[in-house]
Amino acid sequence: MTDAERALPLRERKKLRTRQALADTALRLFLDKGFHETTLDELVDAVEVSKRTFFRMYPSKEDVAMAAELELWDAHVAEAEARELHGPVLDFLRETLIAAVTGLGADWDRRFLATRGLIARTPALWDRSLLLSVTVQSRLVTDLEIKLGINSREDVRLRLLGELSLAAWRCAAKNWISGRGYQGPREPMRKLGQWKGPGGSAELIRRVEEAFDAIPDSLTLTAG
Amino acid sequence: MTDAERALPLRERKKLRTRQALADTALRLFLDKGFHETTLDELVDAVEVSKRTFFRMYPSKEDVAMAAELELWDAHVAEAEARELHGPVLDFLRETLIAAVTGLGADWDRRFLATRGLIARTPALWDRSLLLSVTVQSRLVTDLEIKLGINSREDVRLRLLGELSLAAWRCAAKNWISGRGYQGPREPMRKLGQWKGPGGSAELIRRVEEAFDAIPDSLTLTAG
DNA sequence: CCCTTGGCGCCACTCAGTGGCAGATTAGCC
DNA sequence: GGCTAATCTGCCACTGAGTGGCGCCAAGGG
Repeated sequence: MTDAERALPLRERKKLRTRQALADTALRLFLDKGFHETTLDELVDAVEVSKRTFFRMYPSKEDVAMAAELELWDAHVAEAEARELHGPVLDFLRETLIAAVTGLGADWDRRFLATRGLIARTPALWDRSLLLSVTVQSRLVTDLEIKLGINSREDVRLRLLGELSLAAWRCAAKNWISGRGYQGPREPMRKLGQWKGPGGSAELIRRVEEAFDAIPDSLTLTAG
Repeated sequence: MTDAERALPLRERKKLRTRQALADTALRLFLDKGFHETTLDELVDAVEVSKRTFFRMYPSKEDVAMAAELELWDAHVAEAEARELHGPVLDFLRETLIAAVTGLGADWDRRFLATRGLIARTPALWDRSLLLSVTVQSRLVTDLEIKLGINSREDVRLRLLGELSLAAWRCAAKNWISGRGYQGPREPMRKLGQWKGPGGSAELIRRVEEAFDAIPDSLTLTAG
């Protein structure tokens, strides 16, 4: 990151720094006071930029809270573009997702955990998070459709597969958070300590594997 | 409907009528001028109620545009509660969904088609529609989990199944609309004529069956 | 050193959505 | 039918997110 930063022109570096500052401060404020209880004016005052600048960086108040999640999806897309596609497509999606999670640093999973906790207790953010993931996944599938020469009007299989892989991710993320018993921002740091380090994303990856493994059996699920 | 209406107290009947009037007028205005180009004040003026009353009927501007879609989900939930659960759960979800579509009248599929057309060219409505469907489906799955004694923390299969069935629905609805070549509100009535009657929802049901049928094969989809 | 270009701050504005209160309308009861 | 109490509605003022426009300042390039 520092290398990439140095290579960028001064103007871009400044932009990136305010972007970062906005995301960090937003997460801090939202965790501290709650999402709806924090106004954009407060955030913008704290970072000392104008509201106009904020909207040049992020399209909405919701999006700035989910910067960590956006990083994940960017990584996922990058991973999918880099890797070459052969074998079962579901495995491809699974592996590129795992690779994305693995590739992001230890600092990321701290921020991501905090973000997910905030999302879990803020319906408006949950909504936006869902929407973001669906949008990204749809883009991903569209790319794959082109590569495979599939037309979703005639063959919906890939579309379904994409949704399924996203569903697995959502189950995994949900169980990851609820398994941690994260309830709110006022949880003592003692518990936060447990989450830190590689354990956080290692556990997340375990949950993802678990969810993907459950896919074949889910189809045949039968009631009494 | 008329029977049920007559049974209701006067106050409730009036309430229902304004609800209906709001939904009808909203759809007409949105189709005519576009969603963002129509303000709530205009809608509220046209129906001759106050803005305050509007928000007592619908939680948001988006929701009033999707009254027909809400009817579908209500029917789906009712169908799932009425029917008893045995055999493959995926079939249960599939059959209750089909039954819901079938059960709603010919007037419904006219309104639903118009609604979907509007949604297709209005991102904000597409977002809300997705959110609505996910919410309903999540409620449905939670109920089923209780009936089956499944804990989604340990067993994510049902959760995955719910998402998969919803995905099939979304593919079906999408292809149904795009297959009709619906582009905007200015399409001549000649084309609208083709959609009318049982053919509209019959085609929709065909698309749904098609999508559900594609599920087993989607898992094994493999690239070159 | 100057000129161009791209951000940025500031201001005024729109519009969705909310809270509060006064007035009307209905339901239930005598 | 008349009275009271519970609802519902309309009106008004207000918050806060998001946008458009313009002047300005700082950065890149010669």
